[in-house]
Amino acid sequence: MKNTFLSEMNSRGFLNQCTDLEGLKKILNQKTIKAYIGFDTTAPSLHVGSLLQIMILRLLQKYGHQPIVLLGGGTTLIGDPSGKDSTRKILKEKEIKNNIKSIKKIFEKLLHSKNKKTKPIFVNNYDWLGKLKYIDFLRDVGKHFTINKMLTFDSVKLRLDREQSLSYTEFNYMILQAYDFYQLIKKYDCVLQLGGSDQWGNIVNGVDLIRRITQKNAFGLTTPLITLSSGAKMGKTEKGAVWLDEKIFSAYEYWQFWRNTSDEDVKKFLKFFTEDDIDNLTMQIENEKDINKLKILLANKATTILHGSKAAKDSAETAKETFVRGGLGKNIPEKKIEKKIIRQGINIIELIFQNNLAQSKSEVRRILKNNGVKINDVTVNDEKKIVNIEDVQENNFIKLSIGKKNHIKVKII
RNA sequence: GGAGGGGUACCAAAGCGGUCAAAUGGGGCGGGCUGUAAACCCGUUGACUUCGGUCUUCGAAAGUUCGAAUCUUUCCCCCUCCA
Repeated sequence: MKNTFLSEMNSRGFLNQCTDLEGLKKILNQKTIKAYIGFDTTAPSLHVGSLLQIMILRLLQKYGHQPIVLLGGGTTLIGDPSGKDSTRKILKEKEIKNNIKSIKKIFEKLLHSKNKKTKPIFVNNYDWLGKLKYIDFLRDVGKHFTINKMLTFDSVKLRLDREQSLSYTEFNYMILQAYDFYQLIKKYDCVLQLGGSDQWGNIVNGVDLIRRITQKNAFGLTTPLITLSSGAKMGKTEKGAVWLDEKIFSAYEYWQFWRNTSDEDVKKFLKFFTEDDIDNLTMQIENEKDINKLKILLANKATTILHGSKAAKDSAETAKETFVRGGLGKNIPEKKIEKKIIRQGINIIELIFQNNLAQSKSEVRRILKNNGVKINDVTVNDEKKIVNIEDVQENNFIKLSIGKKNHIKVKII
């Protein structure tokens, strides 16, 4: 059977629900289409939580379809009304603009733009949502929605069932998202919206709205929500979110994130986050007995996609050096310290705290007490330890370890 | 608008005059075991500290008291029922 966008979606485990799978298949067999996914713009970067969606955009490109990246500049403004500070809103618009700028850069890295036909189209829904007139909107769009139906959607139902309040603003979110889809089919003939399974309700609303207003057939497709075997949300590490922006989250850290995937998740992740031919990959997974090799494979491939093959190689080498040989690889995060300060000597607590390696000095003390700090691989548990010239290694650095996996090269300048 | 219930640390939830920086569980962090996994076990989990303590925190403010998360008053917010 010939591989198609949908067949590969299926074999990679991306398919969750579709509004009309047969209908979509038909269209995809006839022509290439445009499809969109919306992204949140609350932060200046995306994290791995969005990566699955991005992989799908890449897959669209692979099969000649054109992805539309919708940056929710408009919806983000109302998305989370819990922080309702009226003065903050103005600031926020600016912030969102900046966020959009830096998020775009990440997409430019991850999506191909050479081919005119598959090059991503970026849109900001603020462009149309910002112009909406309330009364007109209610008349033209609002009339297509019934409260009765809206109340049946999970996003609403769950909140109400749990007796958590749902503001009118939030309640409108799904209407706005439906309207987004309508705008995109009108402007770009975008007939497919993709999203995580939590978006199902919103997507269905869009499809319905389009049918009501234009009598056209649009499609919605959702991906499974990735949960870790531990049940936790994907994308968090001990240090917080796993960002896709190299400036906040280095390639080495990114590699480490994948390397630390738990056993149960590796196979799934390999299918999700690497792009080798799916049949080969499946075979490779089945034949490989050493699960750690699969983790390294995953780390290498995933890092290559985001940061390039050189960064992946370097990270792998650094990891090997650090964890297998117990040395210090070259991509180990580095902190600089002036020679002058080392000559005088600096207290271990200060050294760690000042370099933002802990939240507070109390935290440093705690870790020290629990034997979690090492200097040049020797455990230090004396709060009064002064780090000085004597700790400097021949290559002009000090190896500082906090916990088992957190190694830092303190470079003397 | 009326009646009732409630707001406690990252989350859930106990405490209801001193022994409360606040039980317990989850999460986080550190250690052990191991495979940079999971499970499990141990420790730890407000800040600052010259390790003696000091300072700030139980929705907000004011008060009662030698002493308040705990009692009183006012205010804000949330939930349920009625209108």
